[in-house]
Amino acid sequence: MPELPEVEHVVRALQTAVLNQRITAAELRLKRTAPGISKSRFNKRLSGARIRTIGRRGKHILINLDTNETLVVHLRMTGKFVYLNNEQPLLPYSHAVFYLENDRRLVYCDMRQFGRMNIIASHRLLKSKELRALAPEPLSEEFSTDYLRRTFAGSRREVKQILLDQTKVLGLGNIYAAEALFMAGVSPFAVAQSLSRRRLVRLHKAIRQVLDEAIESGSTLRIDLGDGHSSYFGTAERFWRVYEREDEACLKCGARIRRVVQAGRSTYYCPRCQR
DNA sequence: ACCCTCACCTGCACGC
DNA sequence: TGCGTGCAGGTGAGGG
Repeated sequence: MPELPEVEHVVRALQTAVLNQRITAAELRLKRTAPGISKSRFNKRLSGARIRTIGRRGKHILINLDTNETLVVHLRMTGKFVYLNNEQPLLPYSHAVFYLENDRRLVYCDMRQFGRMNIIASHRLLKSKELRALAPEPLSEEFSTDYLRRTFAGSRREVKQILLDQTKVLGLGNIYAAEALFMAGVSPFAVAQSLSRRRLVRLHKAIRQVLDEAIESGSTLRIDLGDGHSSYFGTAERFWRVYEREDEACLKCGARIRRVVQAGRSTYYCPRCQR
């Protein structure tokens, strides 16, 4: 499920749950989940490590350990963490289990098996293949209107495409790209380098607003920990302004919302107010 | 360097 | 009921 805001929720939930816990043992059950490392080496490098800090870069979760290594997790489409007590059975698709010193388990589940983990020396994180090419954090100063202008300059790609490119604009996925374009009144098919200054400024603002709002609304998310019931992290109920509203009336102008396939993925937009 | 297409998986909703 | 199709919030390899 995750785009940047959902990953941010997962990070916060993990911080609440497992910060400063020691991993007494790790059990990688599906090799594909951590393709760069053998199961036994994965387990060995994590067992005994204490979780010092938990952060995020784009959609990557960074679990920093006192071994000076970082467990980097990308949830892709269906990855989830579940926090279980010692009586609760594993759910299906549990591909990695982290046994903690508090007798609970942090379990990584992933139905479609797309999610990936890697263990990287913390001081080499920024140079790692996972993180080195990523665009600046969209909620940081560095992601300015001027950055967006420079990034779009010379690109003949359609703006929806460039919004999904994590090396150009970080954190958006198919939903929030559609929402940001709708909010800014920009057509998903507009050519990036041809956007007017005004549209660029509106789009920049919309990207921030869409991400901010999604993170904010998640702060009302209830996450139960320690009441004996399993907790799923990051499954917020959402209400989109344009995404998945094909054939409905546009909330701004009443025109019929369209869905087209763009680069193999659904794009929802209002043909009247997004030009 | 850029940009496009497809592959990677499983499940679910839909139509016949 | 059963089967085929298309679709799902993400990349990354490989090719032009």
